[in-house]
Amino acid sequence: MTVRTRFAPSPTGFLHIGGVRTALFNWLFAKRHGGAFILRIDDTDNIRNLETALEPILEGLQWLGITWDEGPGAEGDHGPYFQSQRADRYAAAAKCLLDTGSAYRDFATPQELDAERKEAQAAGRPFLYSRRFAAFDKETAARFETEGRRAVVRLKMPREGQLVIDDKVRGEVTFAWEREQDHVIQRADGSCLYHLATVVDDHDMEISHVIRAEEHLSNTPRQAFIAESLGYKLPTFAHLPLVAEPGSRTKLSKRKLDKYLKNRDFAQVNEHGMRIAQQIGLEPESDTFNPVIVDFYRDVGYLPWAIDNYLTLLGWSLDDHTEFFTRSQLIENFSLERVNSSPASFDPKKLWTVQDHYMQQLSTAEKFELMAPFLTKSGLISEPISNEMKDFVFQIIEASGDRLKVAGDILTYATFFLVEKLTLDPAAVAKRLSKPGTAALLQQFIEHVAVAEPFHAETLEPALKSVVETANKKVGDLIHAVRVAVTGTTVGPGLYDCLVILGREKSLERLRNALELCG
RNA sequence: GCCCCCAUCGUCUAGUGGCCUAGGACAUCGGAUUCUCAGUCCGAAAACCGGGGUUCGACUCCCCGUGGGGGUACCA
Repeated sequence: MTVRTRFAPSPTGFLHIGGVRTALFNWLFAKRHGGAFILRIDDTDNIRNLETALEPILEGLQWLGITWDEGPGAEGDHGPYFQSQRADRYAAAAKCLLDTGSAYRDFATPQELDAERKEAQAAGRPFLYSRRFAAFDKETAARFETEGRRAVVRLKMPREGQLVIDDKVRGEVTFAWEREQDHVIQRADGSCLYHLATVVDDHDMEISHVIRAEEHLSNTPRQAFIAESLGYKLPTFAHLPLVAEPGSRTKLSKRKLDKYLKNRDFAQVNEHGMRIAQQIGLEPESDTFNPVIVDFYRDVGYLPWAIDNYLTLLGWSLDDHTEFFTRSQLIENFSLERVNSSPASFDPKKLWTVQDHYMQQLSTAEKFELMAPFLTKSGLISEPISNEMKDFVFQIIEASGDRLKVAGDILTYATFFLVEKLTLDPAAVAKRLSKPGTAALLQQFIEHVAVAEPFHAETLEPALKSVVETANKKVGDLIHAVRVAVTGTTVGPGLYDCLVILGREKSLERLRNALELCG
């Protein structure tokens, strides 16, 4: 049997991190078995602007390398891949269910249903619809209609026996039919509901394995009932553990950002991203730009594979020590058997470490490719990028080393090299330049800088040390002052690297300017 | 309320009855290195939810409890 899996997002305008994990596992499983991964769009809801809502999801998946064999832009033999274009299929299925007695037209009003539900609850027994307003024949239907009632189509669920599902993650799961509701599959206006649509689509698209989040486990019986009533063969099910909030077991949601921001690690990653976004002129709004949404990572300059690799570890493991995988290693080793069954909370700090790991493996040239767009977007350099500028940025990247965690970090370390007029951080000035005697030290160092030959770390370091020694001061007294003078801040690459990259003229100019700020 | 699922360090996890004095990673805290930051190295602290069984022997199997989560819509 050919393996066919699917991911069926609804176009909400965001690609959620939990959704990506589901998509990834489906993709991995399909690739592992030489099968196909299908992307289907769950747009049964009224979507105001499908294109706008869909684009971030498609782009996000592509960016992550989760490519689909069939779906939007990759027409296969099982289309259309938009649920909104498949309404006739669902209607036909509903009719079939009606014709075979697996469903019935129901004329109860929502209020009547609600009353029954409440009554059952008050009596402490499980709710089961009385089918009081069910119309199993034309006469009854006509009578209800003359009363002005409108009908929905409900499933006529079995009321005895049980269903056993062989879930690939959880093993056997048993449900009693008498606890299942007569769910609505078609609204009074004729439109069909999710559960019907999913079952029909999975069948039409020949989905062999339904791999989805645990939140759908309880929905499985009604879907199984629909499938069996329609004469479909049941797909294999695998219910993945939920991706939970940082430090909790509750399902991760993009609606509860305020809460997550109270988590220190989450807040830190968020703030870091916000800073970069602002520097490249994005005006991030926290409900669309935050660590729960994939765009956040892309815009800030994370590596897609770092996200994939991290997300894979959320609910799956190879063994007791392997954490980093290449794409092909992962595909080779992935299996549903090793998927965990308990919820996994999303840890942005661990993602950060995975990102760091992959970033440090890149060559300077590769880093440049990723980082140059940030420099141009922020206006620090202009296009086309000259060869001189490219060399210059190469030097900055090398000097910055593993301080660059994400591509956007280049802005933190390159800015002071690239601006004409340096802005000094007042706090840094207060801390490092205000100390009495600093001006004198700087002045002496300036004299060395002016003549150091060649203008290298090997000449600058002894020069600085000799100034300090002569004045009977500590290295730190001068080195920190020089750093603030030439970079405007207290953090950055090695100081001698900074001076050399900046060049003699600029260094001297900045050192002289700083003299005036000394206490 | 009812149904279903889950339960190992704060977090992700390894563990499929003896290899467990419970292993790894992130985070945390020390210490070393360095001009800052980042890093690196070394070290520390940190867990089997509780109670009953089964067994010569339970983190591992069974039952009950407790806790957490999901579902229960003319949402997906």
